[in-house]
Amino acid sequence: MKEKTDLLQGTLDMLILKALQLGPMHGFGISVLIRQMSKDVLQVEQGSLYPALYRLEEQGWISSEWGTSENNRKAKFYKLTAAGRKQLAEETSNWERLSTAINLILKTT
Amino acid sequence: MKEKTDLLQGTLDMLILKALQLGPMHGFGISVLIRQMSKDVLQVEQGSLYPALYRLEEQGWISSEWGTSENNRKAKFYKLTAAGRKQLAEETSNWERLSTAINLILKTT
DNA sequence: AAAGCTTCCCTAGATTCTCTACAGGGGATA
DNA sequence: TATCCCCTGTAGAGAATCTAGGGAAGCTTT
Repeated sequence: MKEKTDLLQGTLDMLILKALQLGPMHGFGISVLIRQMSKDVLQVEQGSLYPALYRLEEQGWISSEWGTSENNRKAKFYKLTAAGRKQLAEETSNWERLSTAINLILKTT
Repeated sequence: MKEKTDLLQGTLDMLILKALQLGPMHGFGISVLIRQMSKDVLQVEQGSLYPALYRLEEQGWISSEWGTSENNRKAKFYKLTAAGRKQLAEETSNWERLSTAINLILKTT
């Protein structure tokens, strides 16, 4: 028996970028926000989140700096770069394209 | 530089099952049909298709028999089993759930 | 009848992505 | 001091798809 994933593969980067579009945020906050915005449907595991953040920063789509969280903990705050905003737009439009195509097929009788 | 995939990961099985819901069909025909139904947006590569068909048959969701294609070639025809119809319903509803959640997030301002 | 194109099936290996399962620091609370 | 929670991170596994092959057999062209 196999478990099902908590996400649709390939959408994590887009979701993170989208969360950061709402404002700078630390990693842990991003995962909470994604869960809340999706009404508990989407759950980003920590083992997915942090490597993804690293990847996104490597690509230059987000930048980070250490700060202090609302709960007075050390936290790394991320924000979108200009390239990140562009990337978000691109990934969003690609998502629209693909999900529309899938729905087209699912609705065929 | 990385290529983008031709599909959203995790949706191939569902698309194949959906295609077979329209009637029995051979593998090659399934890939052509998926491309057509999606208006050339989704492209199933052969190296993805045949292993997927094997997987689906292993799971008991489809069954196959050799026959002759419209073009007089030897071809393996697949059709949905009862379990396959159930699986299709399940995967479809999971897709709805996840894609709805993603769209919810993308529309947040 | 030879050569080449098309249809159809299949496999191996690489890659990419996410998950599970860890580990650890440090503030808050009792 | 003990314990809980917040927050960051890493290693290794597993699943899914892609690239890049190979091969058989019918049809078409020459």
